[in-house]
Amino acid sequence: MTTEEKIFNAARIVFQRKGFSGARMQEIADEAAINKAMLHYCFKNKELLFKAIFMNAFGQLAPQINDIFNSQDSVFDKITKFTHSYISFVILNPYLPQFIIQEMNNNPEFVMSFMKNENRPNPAILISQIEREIAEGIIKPIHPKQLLLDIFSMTVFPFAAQVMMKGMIQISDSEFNEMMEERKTTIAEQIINSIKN
Amino acid sequence: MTTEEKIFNAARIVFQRKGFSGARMQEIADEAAINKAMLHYCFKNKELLFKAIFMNAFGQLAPQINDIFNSQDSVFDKITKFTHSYISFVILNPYLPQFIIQEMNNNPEFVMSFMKNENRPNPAILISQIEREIAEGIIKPIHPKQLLLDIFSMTVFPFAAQVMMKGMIQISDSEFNEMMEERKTTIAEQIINSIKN
DNA sequence: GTCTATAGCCAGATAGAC
DNA sequence: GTCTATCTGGCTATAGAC
Repeated sequence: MTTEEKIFNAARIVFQRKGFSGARMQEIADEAAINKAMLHYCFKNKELLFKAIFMNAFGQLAPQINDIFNSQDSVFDKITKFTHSYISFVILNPYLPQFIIQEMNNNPEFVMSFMKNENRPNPAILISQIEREIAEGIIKPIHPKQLLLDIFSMTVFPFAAQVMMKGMIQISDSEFNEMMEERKTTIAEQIINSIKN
Repeated sequence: MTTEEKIFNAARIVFQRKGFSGARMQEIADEAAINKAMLHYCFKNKELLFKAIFMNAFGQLAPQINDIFNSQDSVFDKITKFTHSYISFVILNPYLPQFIIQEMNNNPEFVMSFMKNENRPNPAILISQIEREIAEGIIKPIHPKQLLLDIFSMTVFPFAAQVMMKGMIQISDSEFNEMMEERKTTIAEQIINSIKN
């Protein structure tokens, strides 16, 4: 593993746990078992290091989502594929959702400044498709954007709020993971059942 | 409005937008149109000011939730009441959910250190009740904790991730509020339909 | 490329006048 | 109680040896 990779991995861990303003360059250096000066040698400054981490995180998620949203599948198939592949992915990167949500809340201009359009999940095609399938009588007359909110809520929230929810419903890390495995299939069934004609 | 109240309101705005580590005492002072030294005169230091804000935020939400969870209502009624009253409340305090989730993620020990047990939402009674109603055949055989996750996901997520979701599905603040008004009733119906026998 | 040492700045906190 | 001015510590960033 190169030094740059060691720094990158360490930075991901620290940024995802503490956020941009809570992260300390020293903590990242310690995590990478490397000197603090190397961070600046490799990534110039904190903002650029953060940018690299954030874009990498977002760049892993967005294309997956767009691939599913823009495929030739039916809406029902898209819902099934989305919940399954999203949960499979974030179960391996559990801090990713909260990290992205948090930084977009805390510093929208900063984050937007380096978010490219092609890297943004774009549900426009899926929304038209939902309207079409409603017109065709396949789907009940619901608001497409509410449906999108439902899908994201059910899949993303448990990860985004996992510390709070683990505390509230009293579950361990392994129980949490089991529950998420179960959700891979149940969420889609539930949502599809509630909208199919 | 007393000076202390002015500080408190300003601090709430800044902390909820930037989080503990992103917030600056100077920014809070500016927001309160007051001198920075007054913050320390009134609240001693940043941590104590934050603690006051966080406990107030949490203290407004938790009792409401517990009242509903521990009432004599049926599970279906509790779901209806919860979604309605939660959304009504956070629509007026839209940064609250993300604030609480974020700080619990970034600094669990710090937050836990001043969270009292009585102020924590406790779904234990509701969980037993769900199990009972499943045994009685009122509710389908589902996992009670999954049901709780569903309820919280559907109600809380749109607020917690509102900056991201507003950007993604392209809606304005007022459209967002309209959608949340709609969700007050639709979420409960949807969830109840998916679990009733 | 990797380190030590340090510069420079910024934010939290305080002293002290009024 | 409210302000101005200032101290102090910590954090980002750099200079410079090896």
